[in-house]
Amino acid sequence: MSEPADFAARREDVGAQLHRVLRRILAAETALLDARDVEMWDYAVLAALRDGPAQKQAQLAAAIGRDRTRLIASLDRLAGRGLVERDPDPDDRRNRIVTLTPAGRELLDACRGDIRAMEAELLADVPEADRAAFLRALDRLAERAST
Amino acid sequence: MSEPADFAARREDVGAQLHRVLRRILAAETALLDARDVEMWDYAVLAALRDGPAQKQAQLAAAIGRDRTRLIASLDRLAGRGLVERDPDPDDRRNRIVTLTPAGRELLDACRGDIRAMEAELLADVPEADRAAFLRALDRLAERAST
DNA sequence: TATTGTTATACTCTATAACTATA
DNA sequence: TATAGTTATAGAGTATAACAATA
Repeated sequence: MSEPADFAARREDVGAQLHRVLRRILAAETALLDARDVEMWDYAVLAALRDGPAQKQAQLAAAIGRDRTRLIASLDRLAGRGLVERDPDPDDRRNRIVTLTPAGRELLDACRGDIRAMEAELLADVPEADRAAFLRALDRLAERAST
Repeated sequence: MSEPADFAARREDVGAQLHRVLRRILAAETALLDARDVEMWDYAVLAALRDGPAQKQAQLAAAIGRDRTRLIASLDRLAGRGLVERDPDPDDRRNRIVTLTPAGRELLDACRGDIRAMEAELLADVPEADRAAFLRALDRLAERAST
């Protein structure tokens, strides 16, 4: 059971715990990405483009929870390495459509593989009986947090 | 089941999801603390002192995962409001023992109540069958992340 | 010399607001 | 005028190194 009374009696805040866990994950992730010469936010951009091009940069920025002005440095780096392309939208030339290149997808998949392996190792600490429930709960919380 | 294969097929990285969830929690938490004129890190300091005084400031800083130099602004603020006390350790006068005052404990409990209520509301989105497992898993991950 | 608390400096990151080009 | 992308400026947050007191 997880009634309000039980929850209130927990030693630590959920926020504090999440903060600690996330910090560890980010540290491990940064190291992995560093080995492939990819910055954290650049990886986030690549990952956001995985399911298809972004019609606007502002849209892309919103998708990863960033300001559109801070997205630009990432796009400059990525475009400079041929990992993404920025093409003007013929229908409205103010917009630039951002697309993943084959090289970009290749690098993304490599990074993602590294990161998934690291996360799987981390989750191995969680008793197997709770693992699926944890991931389901996280899906729900993350979905709710994006709106 | 949550086998490696299933996990690798997840749409989003766990890190990205945690990042999104934590951002939402921190935003809500900041608003609650703001209403009581308490800064986030100051709250972390109060919470860390809940189970007893800290023998050294450096120790306290490590407990909340902060640099000892950045702890000082918090302690200055808190001591200025009479929420904590910094007393020189008689055995080693280099050290300063940090203690929660009654007023500090009162404010801490009030803030904590606000935050727990907010977190409980957030967790209400998670199907009840998964809630306890999620919290158990989080306990485990957080414990592992602190070492 | 080493350690604790503290202060000072430089650096990074972030937020805000301007600028351009299109519409 | 309004919007998308971009650039520039100022502010907050962070890391690093120095400093004084004590051991």
